[in-house]
Amino acid sequence: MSNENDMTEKMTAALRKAGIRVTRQRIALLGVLADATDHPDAVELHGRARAVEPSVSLATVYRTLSVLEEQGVVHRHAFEGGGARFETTHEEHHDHILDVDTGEVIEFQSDKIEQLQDAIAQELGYEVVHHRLELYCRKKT
Amino acid sequence: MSNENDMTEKMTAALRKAGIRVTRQRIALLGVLADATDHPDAVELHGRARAVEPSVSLATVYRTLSVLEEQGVVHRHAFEGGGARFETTHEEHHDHILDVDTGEVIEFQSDKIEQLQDAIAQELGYEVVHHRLELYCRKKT
DNA sequence: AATGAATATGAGAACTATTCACAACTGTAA
DNA sequence: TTACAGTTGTGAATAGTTCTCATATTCATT
Repeated sequence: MSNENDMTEKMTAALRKAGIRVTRQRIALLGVLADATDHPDAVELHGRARAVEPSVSLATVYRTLSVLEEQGVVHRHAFEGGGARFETTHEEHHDHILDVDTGEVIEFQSDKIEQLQDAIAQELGYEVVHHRLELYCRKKT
Repeated sequence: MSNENDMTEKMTAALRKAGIRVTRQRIALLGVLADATDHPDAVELHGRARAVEPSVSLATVYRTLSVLEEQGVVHRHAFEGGGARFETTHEEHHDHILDVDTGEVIEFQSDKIEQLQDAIAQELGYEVVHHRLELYCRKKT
């Protein structure tokens, strides 16, 4: 809980620093994001935020998520099927495994893969700005 | 040219075998797909197909692309920004580098990365059904 | 605490990419 | 050549997201 509060404060600070106003609606969304351990979409976040502060519209959820993304506080994912899903920028970079049967999202991290990606780009005269790696998987029987 | 014809014939055969009718519209689209060396979207393919056979609607382009995808003849990509983009299933599997400045798409292939992906999934009790790896890059100066 | 100006808001319209519904048409096997 | 199941174009419908705009709110300054 103090964890979530810290997170919220961090995000609030980020907003203020960027000269972006900290409104009731945004506070609600920040709290909801800080509490989330999954990868909810905008509608889901809207629902959760409204439970805290009823005067949050979906438009504001989208607008604020875009702002938070620009500030680097939130990541937007475009997994297959359905709309964008969000998570706070916590700890290190990671990629995702998606269980094609359950829809569950598992995070993983591989330095080796990252290095290989850089090497491949390098070889072709490019440098990686960002990447997307998603493994659509099925549980082994 | 005989290459494209072969490709078209191959695709036509695949359709016929699957009990799917080979119509004027589909022939046009298959030709356009076989000729494409880039990764066009549905609207672009519609434009190119209409140049060959004016009676092709966008709906049919989408419908046929879905059919071709099911038959494994075409791959659908969902790169960042904009809609789906397509390419014929040529030779081996590959992933993509996207030039963030020019929008250019470069294909690459890395067995090592594939193996690492499998290993990671394996370790977590999963097996990879399919994956998505996109490197958003900038040309080195 | 009050002020004011810039910024944010909710509601719903608009937009983009894609799929659907349906009546008319057409490939294909016999 | 026929018959019928699959396919078509059109336009409406859908999903996800962004935009418009009149009103409301934040917050630095007083």
